[in-house]
Amino acid sequence: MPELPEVETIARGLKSSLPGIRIIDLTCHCGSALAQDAETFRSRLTGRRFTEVRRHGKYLFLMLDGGLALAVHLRMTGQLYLASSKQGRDKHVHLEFFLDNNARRLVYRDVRKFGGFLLLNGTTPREFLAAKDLGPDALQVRPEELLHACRRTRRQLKAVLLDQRVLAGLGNIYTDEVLHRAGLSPLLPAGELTAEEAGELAKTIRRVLLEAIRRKGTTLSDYRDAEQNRGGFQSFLLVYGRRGEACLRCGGSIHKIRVAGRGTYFCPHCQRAASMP
DNA sequence: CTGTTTACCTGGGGGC
DNA sequence: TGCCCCCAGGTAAACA
Repeated sequence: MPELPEVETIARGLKSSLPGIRIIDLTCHCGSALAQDAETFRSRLTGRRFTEVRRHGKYLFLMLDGGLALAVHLRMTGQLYLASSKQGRDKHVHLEFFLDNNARRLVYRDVRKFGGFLLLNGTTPREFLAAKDLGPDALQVRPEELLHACRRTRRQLKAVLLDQRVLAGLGNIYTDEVLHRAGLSPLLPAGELTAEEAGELAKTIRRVLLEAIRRKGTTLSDYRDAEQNRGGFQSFLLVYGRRGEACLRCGGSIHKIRVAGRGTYFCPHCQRAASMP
């Protein structure tokens, strides 16, 4: 799942323990988690010291001395966490960084193997993000940017919010939660959004993401933070996963449909789908 | 160029 | 218990 709140929670956990720590060695158990070959990784990273941890959207950047950085994306089931030296590894652990505090190691685990690491050598995170055409972080997006992106397309509103070039960080779960709280249907043609609605939408995005960060993210199954703890926001989901249940706002029934190729939960009664009356 | 579908990979759950 | 099918939080390549 990891969307912005989960990645931010991991980033905060790593920020509190990684900076200043040196990589003594690393082991790769699965080539597909690395954009470069394992030997390049090992030779470039061994002996380096972590300096800083950053996040933009769903990307993590582990900054190292010597002008190096690791761009990490967890995709669907990636986990990045600190493990004690005693803790064993299962078959889904693909990468282990052995650290010079010799009590812990940094572990990358990923059941579906969609995620992974890219070594940035001389490229800054900012340049990397620009090359990917990533939009502003969802916590920083301005109402005018949101309105402009909506006005220039014929897509449905949910497709726009999921588009990482428009804003970076929203995934399937938080998009449904945001749209419900904003009273807007995922099916609404994005071009019909009013300036006022775009303003409210930007505020709702920020409010939902900050609350989810406060709860340390949403754990439906795989997600764990940097200390391997579950999140708590799953108890506060209003629509996601609630097909057939009563809408907590109007008492209507939560529907599940497919929008932009994704399972989508919403309340047709209190989420506006058509032009304003 | 825009927008939609598919592929990537593994596991879990439901139906039989 | 087992087999088959469908579904899953993300992205980007392939396609129309």
